[in-house]
Amino acid sequence: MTSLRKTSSPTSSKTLQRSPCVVSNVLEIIGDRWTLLLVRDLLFFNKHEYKEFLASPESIATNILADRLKKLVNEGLVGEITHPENKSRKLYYLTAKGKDLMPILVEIVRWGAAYLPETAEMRVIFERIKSNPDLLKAQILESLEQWEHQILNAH
Amino acid sequence: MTSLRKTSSPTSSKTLQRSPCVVSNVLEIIGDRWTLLLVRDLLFFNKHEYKEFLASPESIATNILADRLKKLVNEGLVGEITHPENKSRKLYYLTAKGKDLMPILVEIVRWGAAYLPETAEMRVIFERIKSNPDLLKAQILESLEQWEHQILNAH
DNA sequence: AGTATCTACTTGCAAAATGCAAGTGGATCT
DNA sequence: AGATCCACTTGCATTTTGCAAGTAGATACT
Repeated sequence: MTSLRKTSSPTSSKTLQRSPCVVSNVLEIIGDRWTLLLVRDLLFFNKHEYKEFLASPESIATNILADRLKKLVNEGLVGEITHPENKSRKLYYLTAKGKDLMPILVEIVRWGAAYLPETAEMRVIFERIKSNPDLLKAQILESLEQWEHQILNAH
Repeated sequence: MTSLRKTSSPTSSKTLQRSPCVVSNVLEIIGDRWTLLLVRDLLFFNKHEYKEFLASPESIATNILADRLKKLVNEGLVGEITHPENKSRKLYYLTAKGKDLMPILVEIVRWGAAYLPETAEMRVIFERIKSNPDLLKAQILESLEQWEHQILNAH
């Protein structure tokens, strides 16, 4: 869509309606492997820093990571602040809009659990989804809010 | 991932585990704009033919469409038969595995309804999701099964 | 104070995926 | 038999991705 080189416009979610269909418009924002993997990291794995995203097993390239973070921030799904203990670091976190992607992620995990060979890494989340998905969602939100309380409020 | 030119391997869902994470592996299959738009067409808009997919407002290119249909069939999300009334036409339909993507699609629509400017086209589905999502799901499955009964069983 | 290191990027370039326009080949219609 | 419809395929230009290397600012180390 937008070139990697071009600085994306600062005005947020200008989402020019390409299609009359919501699904299509949503996919313009998150219908890309890397974007959703970042949301996964923010949501399920408590990652908040550039280097943490880089360390994910899918090994995203640095330019793609920078690009996707910028887009996520521009779309208002993610916020950023400088690390309270180190000016050269940044912290990224999900906004309400970003957190609300959780149901989508949960359904993705559920589908994967049903149809894909099992993977150890996600086993815990599988089980929690199977036994009580609403509880899992609540607990994830709770842990995100705790982080926010510690970091954002102090900021 | 695989080149467009190369004929994708006939052995279905060989899904080589690139990542230990389910989300990542699911996204290898459906984490692409066009693929999910085809699922949308099959699920929400009762489309079953190549030309119908081409007619969607996002105007997919013919080579991409052919490629994605092939992948969907290889992954076992979609099945195909020749049109009962015309050998040169084909009918595509969702398998159980494909239909089970519905919760993901529904959550995408729900998120879009909450955060994106409203679009007339999807209004009806919005409302049905809001008032009774499980009923909607049941009704969609029912209508797909009716189609299957008409077409597939007769085949 | 000066140098190394860490951190979040940017840049250049090759390879892959996408989009577009124009075929192709088989089935059907007239 | 010729035209038309249909599901693709092909060639090529453009865009996006992936990789490796660089850069600039902040911190840590001596």
